[in-house]
Amino acid sequence: MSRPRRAVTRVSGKHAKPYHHGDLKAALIDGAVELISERGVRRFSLAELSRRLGVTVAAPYRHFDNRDELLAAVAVRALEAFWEALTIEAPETDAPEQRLGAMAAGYVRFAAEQPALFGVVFSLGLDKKKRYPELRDAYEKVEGTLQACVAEFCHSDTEAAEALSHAIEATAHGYAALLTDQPGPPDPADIDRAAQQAARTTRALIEGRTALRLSA
Amino acid sequence: MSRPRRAVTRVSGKHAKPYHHGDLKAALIDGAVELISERGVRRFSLAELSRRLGVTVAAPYRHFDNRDELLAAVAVRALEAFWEALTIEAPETDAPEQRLGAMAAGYVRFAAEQPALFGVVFSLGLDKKKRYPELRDAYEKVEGTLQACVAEFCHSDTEAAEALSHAIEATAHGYAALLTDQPGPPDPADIDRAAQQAARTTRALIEGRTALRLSA
DNA sequence: GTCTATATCCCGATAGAC
DNA sequence: GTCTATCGGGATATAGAC
Repeated sequence: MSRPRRAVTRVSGKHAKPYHHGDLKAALIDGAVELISERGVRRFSLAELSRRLGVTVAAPYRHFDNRDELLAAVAVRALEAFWEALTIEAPETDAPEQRLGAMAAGYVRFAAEQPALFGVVFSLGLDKKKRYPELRDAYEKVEGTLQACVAEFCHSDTEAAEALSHAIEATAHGYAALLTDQPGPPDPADIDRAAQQAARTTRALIEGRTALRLSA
Repeated sequence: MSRPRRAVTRVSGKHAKPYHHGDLKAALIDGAVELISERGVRRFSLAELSRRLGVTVAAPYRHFDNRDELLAAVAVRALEAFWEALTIEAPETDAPEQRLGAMAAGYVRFAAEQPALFGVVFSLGLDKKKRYPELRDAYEKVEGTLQACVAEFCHSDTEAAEALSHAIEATAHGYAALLTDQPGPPDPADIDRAAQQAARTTRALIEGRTALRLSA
């Protein structure tokens, strides 16, 4: 199956000299997002991506040192979409408890609806986030949004705020990861249930937050 | 912890034509555990494993249909160790709240100390757990232990028990996954902190469990 | 039934030509 | 910047020795 496929994308009328791509770097990122969404991070390959874009397997290496560098670029884009998913359902007019619940739900929903992008972010390891400033910044923006919302609770006690923030993050991540570990497209009903549970669990965490203290 | 070790394989002095491996299937599982612990699931390869065991790349296929089938067998073993890690620090003499906290801590600790084995269990997808009965049983044993402990709380309300059980599982999983997503060996101090936080978060969840109700 | 030998195909990465 | 050519490695399938 799948022949060499030289279908070339460049239709430019001229003498069809398909040297040089318009903007291969951007095309690689776009194509990677698409391909990863189809196959998942694990079965994404540079070779297949190159084939689709009509360039040879060596071409991408002019723009990215290796496969992981490209994935890091995809992760940055994924984190931007992730941040939107977190905040889109949490209008600032709502109370902090409501917003935090909505963020947890958005967290789970994004993971379930875009499992491939979610996987790119969290299967690369945070080390890369330290290696690539853009990636680290994008991630810290997400955590910062959560922390800022939590801070509205614990004005004085920053230590408690941090613990609660991490607890909420871990909880949302747990629901999300357990959901996306399942292969195949998740049932929309399962997504809704998990998202709602994440929101409720977040509120339960807020209720019982005194138990988070070091003394416990 | 248990070194079954297949030793041998072919020390027989004779004319060194060691046809037949003593017990290749067992050796494959043992070797896979070891190799995965060294390299992680992602970079584990049947070829390398075969090389180490002194057999050709085709030999494993006599015992496992493919790479994933072998990984499933490894996952069963991993889940047994996982279950022990959960229960070892949660003696039945303790109160349920204490035990649940200890289980959450054990969950995180196992993930951090045996990231490769943890990864085998949770990077395969639960679908396999439905495909392979042994795997499903081993997983349900883990969840069952958690649920039984939660049930001591909510005698009457099984629905609330299920929600709380899932919430605790998700929380522990979240702390564990966020920790293991980091490449490299985690700092022991980080492990302790995460395990303690997981235990405290579990107790916070128990405290605020009324918010888990559907009405919320 | 168990393993060797072999062969195909795909992938990541690099060197050097244009 | 891209292509051609190529290397090393891994997954998998099959034929045949024992």
